Amino acid sequence: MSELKLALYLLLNPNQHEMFSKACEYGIRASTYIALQSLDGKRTGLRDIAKKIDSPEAFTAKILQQLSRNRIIDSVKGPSGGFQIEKEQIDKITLGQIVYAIDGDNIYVGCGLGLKECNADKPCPVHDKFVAIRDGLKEMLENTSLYEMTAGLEVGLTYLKR
Amino acid sequence: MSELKLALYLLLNPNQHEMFSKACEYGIRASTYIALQSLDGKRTGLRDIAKKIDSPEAFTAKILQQLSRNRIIDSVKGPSGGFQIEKEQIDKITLGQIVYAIDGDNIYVGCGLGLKECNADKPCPVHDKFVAIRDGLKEMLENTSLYEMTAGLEVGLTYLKR
DNA sequence: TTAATAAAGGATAATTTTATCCGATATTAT
DNA sequence: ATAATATCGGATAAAATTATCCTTTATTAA
Repeated sequence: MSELKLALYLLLNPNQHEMFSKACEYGIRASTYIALQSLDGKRTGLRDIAKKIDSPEAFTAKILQQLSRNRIIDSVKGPSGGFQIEKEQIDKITLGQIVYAIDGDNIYVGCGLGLKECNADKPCPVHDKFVAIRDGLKEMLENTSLYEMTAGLEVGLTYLKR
Repeated sequence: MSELKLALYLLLNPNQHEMFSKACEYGIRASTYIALQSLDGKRTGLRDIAKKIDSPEAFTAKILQQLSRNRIIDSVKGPSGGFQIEKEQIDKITLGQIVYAIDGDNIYVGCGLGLKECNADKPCPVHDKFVAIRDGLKEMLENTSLYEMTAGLEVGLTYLKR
């Protein structure tokens, strides 16, 4: 990499750190779309899902496997196979369960400053403030069901992609 | 990688996605330590900083450069050189400025589900809920000064590492 | 003015995350 | 049974992040 390029790179490209990992984002969007289809009695396949949520197909497949192993979605092999969620489950599955299946419990558990042993006894300087933010996030994730996610979508599917 | 290892790996190691990037965590911890020393009238060097916050030295150097270029900390070369923050600045510099200098504005701006064009007009299914969480985080970061970060530390420095 | 010191900066490596490819496996329909 | 279909799983590749090494530059003190 040339000097100019690197300089510009460092100057213009800070870390792209987001709230959730890409895997998790795709997982949530995919689950939401699958839920929407399931509410309509339809099973849907990988290709369709990836197209509808605008995600890379093979990578999405891995994430769906993970969700399937965690019993968040059901998978059926063979012709007319695909992914689905039992209708009765759709309002019981929360964003929290999906995030946990993919990103683990870091978002709940870890210290905001990356300290390994940060707790109420030996807190980092922002421990309490982070706990407050985290609790808010946790509460939101645990109280948002897939059903709720689909609610606004039924008008048109534009909002799961782009 | 053998089958067993991979299987166990996938099973046991979900993504390690945290709220901030490592770079950002080190940046906050380093700034806090530099602020503490500066309050005491002391300039402090890379080696000491990395030791005190338990971070990789060379990587920390890069982050300190970034903070220096963003005028969050001052750097002085040569013998008895090192890093420092003007005393009058310590209660003016916020966590938000540090996070912005390192991770950019993604934590404020990006969509929780990774959609490029998500806004109040065309919201993703969790847009409003994420905005609420984000606003909380933003407010916290913008209202927490480096001075506040150092406050609890003066008893003993244990809390910026481990 | 020289030697020592410490940050700056360039190049590169290691690790993690993201992404793709392809053969194996299971299921359905003919 | 067989062919077609679609997920599963292993291997690998690409990209981003994290980390290290080493040379250069600036500054201080002797």
